[in-house]
Amino acid sequence: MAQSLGISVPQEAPDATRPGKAESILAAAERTFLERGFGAVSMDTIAREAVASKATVYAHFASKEELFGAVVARVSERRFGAFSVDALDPREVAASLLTIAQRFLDLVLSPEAIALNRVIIAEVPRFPVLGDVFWEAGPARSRAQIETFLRRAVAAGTLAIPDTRLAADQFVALARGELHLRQLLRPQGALKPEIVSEAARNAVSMFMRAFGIRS
Amino acid sequence: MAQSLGISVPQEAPDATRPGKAESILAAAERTFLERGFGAVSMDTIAREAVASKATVYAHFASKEELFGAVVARVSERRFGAFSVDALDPREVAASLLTIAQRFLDLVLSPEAIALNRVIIAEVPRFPVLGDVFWEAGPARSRAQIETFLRRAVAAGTLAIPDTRLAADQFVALARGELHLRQLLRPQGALKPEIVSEAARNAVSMFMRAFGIRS
DNA sequence: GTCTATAATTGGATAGAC
DNA sequence: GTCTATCCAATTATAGAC
Repeated sequence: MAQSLGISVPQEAPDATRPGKAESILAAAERTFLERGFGAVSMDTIAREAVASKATVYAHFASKEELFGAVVARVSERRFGAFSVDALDPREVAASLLTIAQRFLDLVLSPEAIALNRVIIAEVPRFPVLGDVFWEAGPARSRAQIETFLRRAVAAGTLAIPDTRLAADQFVALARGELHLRQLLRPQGALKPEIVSEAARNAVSMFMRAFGIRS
Repeated sequence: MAQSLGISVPQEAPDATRPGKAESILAAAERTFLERGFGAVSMDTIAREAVASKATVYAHFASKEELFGAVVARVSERRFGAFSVDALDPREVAASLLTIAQRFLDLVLSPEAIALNRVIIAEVPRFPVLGDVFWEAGPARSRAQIETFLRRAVAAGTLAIPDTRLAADQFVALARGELHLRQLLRPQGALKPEIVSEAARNAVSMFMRAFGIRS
């Protein structure tokens, strides 16, 4: 579906041993779009940053919108594709949840993820497919990963959860807390690690109070 | 502080019995900015929508940025200024929390609030003061209101909460759940009331499980 | 204060040479 | 594929009349 709408990372040239223009155009577009947003970046700027002519940019991407879509798809995949909780032990449930929360927050609060969120939220009314691409790569994926872990913990007898899907959403919501929205609305650059760790601990603490097995 | 940066709602004319141009310009700017975003709206469009000339628009607002700031300040105050939980009974804690969650969600998930969030998130890197204006009128205010209620409930002996400020943040986070971010990333117009009610119930249910007094 | 008309700039996209 | 040069439309902002 995404491809039919022009949202795809274009093919490398057959001899893709070194970057090449297409790659440097994408890299320049990624930098500038994430930093300044779709509307504030011109194709002139991207061409200059990529050390290419505007005509070359248009030879690779039919329009500014298509280039933007390619950037969103690329960053979404690269940034969120690796989130996994497979290696964690459901018997050490509190420690594992803390690791999950910490990893999740490091991911979604990273300056790159915040910038990506920002440009998508800004442009999704005009380009709805961007929201779908990101949602599947990001929130839907991490929710699924976390739900899988919760199921394993229930099976291991370390958590008592009636609805694991709902609980996964709640865990994510607690972890985000106010920090995520705050970074979107009042960006402070990178947050202090202590702040993030405390948010992770608070989320796990409340989650365990609600769903932990009392012994 | 906001005023020193040009973010303020301009004075009405002394005889402010009927709208006047300034008001119709603000109204037109509000409609178009919230609908299409800062970058996609031109001063021509605003002037046309306000049935005024562009020169008149500039007679009231020195720049497009200033007009945008005035719109954000105005909508933030108007939309979030009325959120209050004073009338709720802390002895009927579950019912009161459900009312709070429902009101809160009706507010933050309303199409206007989502649109406001969207334009602020998009432009806050260029106009940081917008985030401050909104944060104080919106999230900070509702958090304070909710924390006040939680304190009253603790005093009434219906909730056991070690840190009411943290708990207020957690309550808000649980209420938002995935719905708020989802509306920002994959707007679906207005949500079905049943979906919102269920989110409110789920938030209260988990909150009570963590902080309710067991009897 | 309000208007018409226009200045000055910028931005998306393309033609044609190599 | 890549470049230079350019077209054309849109945009912010202002000058000058009333």
